[in-house]
Amino acid sequence: MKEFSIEKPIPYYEQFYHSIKKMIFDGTYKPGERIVETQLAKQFGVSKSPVREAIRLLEKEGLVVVDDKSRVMVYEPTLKDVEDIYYCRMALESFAVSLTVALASDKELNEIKTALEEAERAIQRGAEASEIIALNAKFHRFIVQFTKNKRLQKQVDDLKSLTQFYRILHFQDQNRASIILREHQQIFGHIRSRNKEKASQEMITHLEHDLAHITQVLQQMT
Amino acid sequence: MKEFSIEKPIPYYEQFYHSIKKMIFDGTYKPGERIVETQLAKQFGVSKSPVREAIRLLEKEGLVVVDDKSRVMVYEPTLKDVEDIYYCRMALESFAVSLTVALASDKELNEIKTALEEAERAIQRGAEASEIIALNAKFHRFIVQFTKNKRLQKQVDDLKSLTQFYRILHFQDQNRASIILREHQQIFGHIRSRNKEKASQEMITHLEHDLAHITQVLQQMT
DNA sequence: GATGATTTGTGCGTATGTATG
DNA sequence: GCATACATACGCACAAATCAT
Repeated sequence: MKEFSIEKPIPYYEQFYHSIKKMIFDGTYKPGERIVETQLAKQFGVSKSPVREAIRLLEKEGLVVVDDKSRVMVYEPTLKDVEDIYYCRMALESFAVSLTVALASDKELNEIKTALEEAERAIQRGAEASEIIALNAKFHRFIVQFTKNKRLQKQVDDLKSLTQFYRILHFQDQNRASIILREHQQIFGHIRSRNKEKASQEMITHLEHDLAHITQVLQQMT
Repeated sequence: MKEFSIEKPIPYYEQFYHSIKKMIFDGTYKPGERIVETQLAKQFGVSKSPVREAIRLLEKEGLVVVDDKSRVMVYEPTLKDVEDIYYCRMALESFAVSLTVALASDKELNEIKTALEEAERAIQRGAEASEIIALNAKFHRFIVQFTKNKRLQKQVDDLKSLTQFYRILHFQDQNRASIILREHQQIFGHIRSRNKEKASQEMITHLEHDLAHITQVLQQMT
């Protein structure tokens, strides 16, 4: 009997992978900004090897890009990239929702419902944007999760992370949260009545709106 | 005017990434087999750093997995994994084909047609399995390519590579090539008549058959 | 089993070459 | 042309796991 499990040390390169990713998400490193492995290594007080390996992971994930002179920069999607990513999400998440309609138990449907209700209350009491975003993400995540397809989950997660930085832009518009909630509720309605076609079509429509909104906001910025 | 462009040296880690990937695909390293970075470094006559970085790329791609003791092994998908991967492909490639129906020029449709005709001739003259496989891959690739969505292409390519090793299993069955060709022709028929729904449904059916066949062959092996 | 030898992965410091100003 | 900054790659040291005796 081992009462206490031995804590295995997590390799630096893995820790850095998460740290750098977090820094990209929270805006410490902004899209297009350069990442210098020498500086990171110094900053964390370690050698460059683990930093380089972490960067290779991020490179393959697409969150950083390496130019022809081996300089590393944070991924800055073009408008076309954002569109491409959203079209992939439409393909995967509309498929996911139709699978979930077929497979999800009543208990699981209730979890989705609860998330929607939480989101509704959060909006009503004027909660922080980050909290509402998290609850919205929960809705999407549940739907994919209930397909029981791990690969699908990974694909969707990776795609989302590529536009993660722009998430917050949604909420410059105050009504946006309510609109999103209403669309989520509509999708859920079709899931609960076990209507594959409508649920999956509604998911596509929802993502189209999301894309249109992001596109609009991005164009205003430039 | 620079008549001769300077060839920039490709970093070792990138070269190794491709080399190792090739070795996985051609069976030099088999699924589940261990990959030892020390040996690879010695074999190629370099230090371990670039080998490690190449492995990080492959790790993120999913072609190798790292266990809890940091040992690296070639990815060996379970039956459930193969199913999950194929369901993702159904989502992405059925979406792709409906986009291609909408977007592809007549010239592009002709390229698909040519690939199918080449495949037909290759089968008739009893060509090598590898050649027929390549032509089949061309068919699928064209369809995704003509969506002009680079991200979609990448997603599909990455998914395919995860079951790449099992490709060859198809052709233990002699009729298999003809069946695949017929299904491809059917899909193409719907593309040419610009019928989104049928084309995309036929693509799903085709991939379902492919999955069923691989599943069957894999079960016979064990 | 216990113990020493070997293999292997982790991480560091340094040298070298290349681009930048 | 020179100095600086940076990425690439190497060899070494250390630790953990594995194997042999």
